[in-house]
Amino acid sequence: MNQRTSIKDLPAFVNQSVTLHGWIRAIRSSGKIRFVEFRDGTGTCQCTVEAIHPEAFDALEHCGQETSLSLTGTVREEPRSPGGVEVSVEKVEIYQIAEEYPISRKEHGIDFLMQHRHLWLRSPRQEAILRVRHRIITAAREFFDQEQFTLIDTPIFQPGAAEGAGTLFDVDYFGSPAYLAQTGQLYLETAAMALGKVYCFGPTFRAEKSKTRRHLTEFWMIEPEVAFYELEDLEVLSENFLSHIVQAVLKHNRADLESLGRDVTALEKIQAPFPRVTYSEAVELLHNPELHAKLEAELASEQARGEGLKNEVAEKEAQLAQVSKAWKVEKLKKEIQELQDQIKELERWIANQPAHIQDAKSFEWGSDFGGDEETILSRQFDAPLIVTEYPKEIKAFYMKENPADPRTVRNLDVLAPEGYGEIIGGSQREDDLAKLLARMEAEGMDPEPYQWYLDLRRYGSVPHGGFGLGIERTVSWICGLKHIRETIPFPRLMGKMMP
RNA sequence: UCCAGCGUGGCUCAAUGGUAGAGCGGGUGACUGUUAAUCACUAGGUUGUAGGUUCGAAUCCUACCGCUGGAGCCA
Repeated sequence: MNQRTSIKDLPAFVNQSVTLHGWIRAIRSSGKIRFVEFRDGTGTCQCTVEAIHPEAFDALEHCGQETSLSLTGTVREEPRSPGGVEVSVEKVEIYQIAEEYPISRKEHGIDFLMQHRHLWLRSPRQEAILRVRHRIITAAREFFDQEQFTLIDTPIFQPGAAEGAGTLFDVDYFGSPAYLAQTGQLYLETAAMALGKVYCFGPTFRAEKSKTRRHLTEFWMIEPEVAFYELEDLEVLSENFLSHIVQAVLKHNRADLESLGRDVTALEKIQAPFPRVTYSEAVELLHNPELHAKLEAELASEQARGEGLKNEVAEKEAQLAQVSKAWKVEKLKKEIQELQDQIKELERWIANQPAHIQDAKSFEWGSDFGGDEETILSRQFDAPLIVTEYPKEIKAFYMKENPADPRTVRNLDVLAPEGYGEIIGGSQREDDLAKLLARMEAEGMDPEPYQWYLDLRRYGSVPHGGFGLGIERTVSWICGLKHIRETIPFPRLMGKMMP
C-alpha cells in the first residue's frame, strides 16, 4: 500500500518527504525545470521537477493535462508558488498519460461543457460547488439528527399523484401504471404518526415542461414531518433549519464560497428569526405606495449602476489599445462582451420594471405569486422571507383550512433572498376527515386510492405538518449561481440527459 | 409550446457576396522560476443538414436539425 498525503495537508509537512497521488491540471517547462500544477481532489499545489532528477524530469516529457501520476518529493515553503508551499519532486510514477484533454483553461460554451459534464466536474469551480452541496446535505441531516428526527425512506415508485397529475413521470410497473415520486410527503405523514418527528431525503421527479434556470426534472428534496406541529412550529423549524445550514457552510466552506465569488456578507445575515408575512399582508405590501416609491428608487439606482457598467466598458476598451498579446485581447473582448450582456440584462430589467410595479399595484388577492412578485417581495428583506396562509384555491388538497379565515390554508413558503425564489414549501395538514374528503371532492379527486392516507384521520388524527426543501435551489442560492444546472453532478433538464 | 439569437479546425472566435484566418489546445525544437510562461516552426476545415438565388455563398432566401437566452408552465 502506498503512503499518501493530501494536498490540503501539505503545510504540516514542510521539510518532509511526501507522496501525492493525483492529476496534472497544467504543466509548464522552462528548459531544465518543469512546473506541474497538481490536483488531488483536496486542493492544488505547484510541484517542480528539475533536470537534476533526470528520470523524473524525462518521465514528464509528454505528459499533458489530466495525466494521472504520483509524485514523491520534499515539501518546501516557497513564496513564488501560488499556494505558498511547493513540492520538489524526486520521483514520478505515472498511472496513465492522458490523451489530449478537451477542456482547456480557456473559456468554453455551456453546451460543450454540459456534454463533457463528466470531465467538467474536475474544474475548480465545479469542485467548490460540489463541496458546498455536500456540506448543505450533511448540515441538513445533522440538524434533524440533533433535533431527534428519525430518517424515513419513502418510496420512489408510487401508485398515484400527491399533486398535479400532469407533471408525473409514468413508468410501466409490471404492466400496471406507476409514477416516479414527486414528494415523499403522504408516506412521511404516516411515519410521523408512528415516530413523531421524521424526515425523508431523496430524489423527486417532475415532468414539467419548464425550461428555466430554476428547474430540474430530477432533484433532491429533504422533507421533515412532525406530529402535533402547527403552522407556527413549522415557521420556527424552517428558520432554524436554514440558519443551521448557512452557518455550517460559512464555517466549513468559506474558501469555496469565496472562490465562487459569493458575497459572503449577505450569507452572514442569515440568522433566525426570519421576517414573516401572511399572503394577505404580502398582497397589501404589493399595493403599498411606499413599496412603489422604493421600487422607483431602485429603478434609479439600477440605472446609475448601468452607467457605471458602461464606464467599465469604456475603460476596458481603452486598455485594449495597450495590450498586444492576442489571447489577452480576446480575454478583454470577452470581458467587454460580458459587461455588455450585463448591461443588456439590466436594461431589460429596467424596461420591465414599470410593468412589474404596475403588476404589483394591480395584483389581485387570490392569484398565485409569479416569479416577479416573489422577487419584489423577497428583495425587501435581507433574510429569507416566510410567507404564510395562501388562498385555498391555489394550494394542494391536503393543506389545513385556516380556522381564522377559511378562504386560506395554514401553509408556508420560504423565499430565498436576492431573488432566488421559493426554496421551501410546506403546510400544516388537514387532520379532519370530513374536511379532507370535501376538499378532495371539490378538486375532483377519487378518494379510493387514498384510503390508506385517509386512515390517518380515522385512527388518532392529530395536528401535524411539514415542509420540503429543494436541495438544488438551496445550493444555487448559497453559492450565488446563475443557473441550477451546476448545483447537481449530473443535471436532468427538460428534454436533456447527457451524459 | 411561443419569441429572439446562434451554428466556421479539438475549443473560443474572426472573415457580411470575391483566395476560409487568429488565439488556445496538439506536434517538433529552444530556455532553471513559471503563474493561461515565452519564442520559433508545424499539422489540423465538404463553414450543422438539404434545397434555392448568383458568374461566384460561411455570408442572401426556404425548410429541417441542434444549441443558448427569455416567456409560458411550475409544491
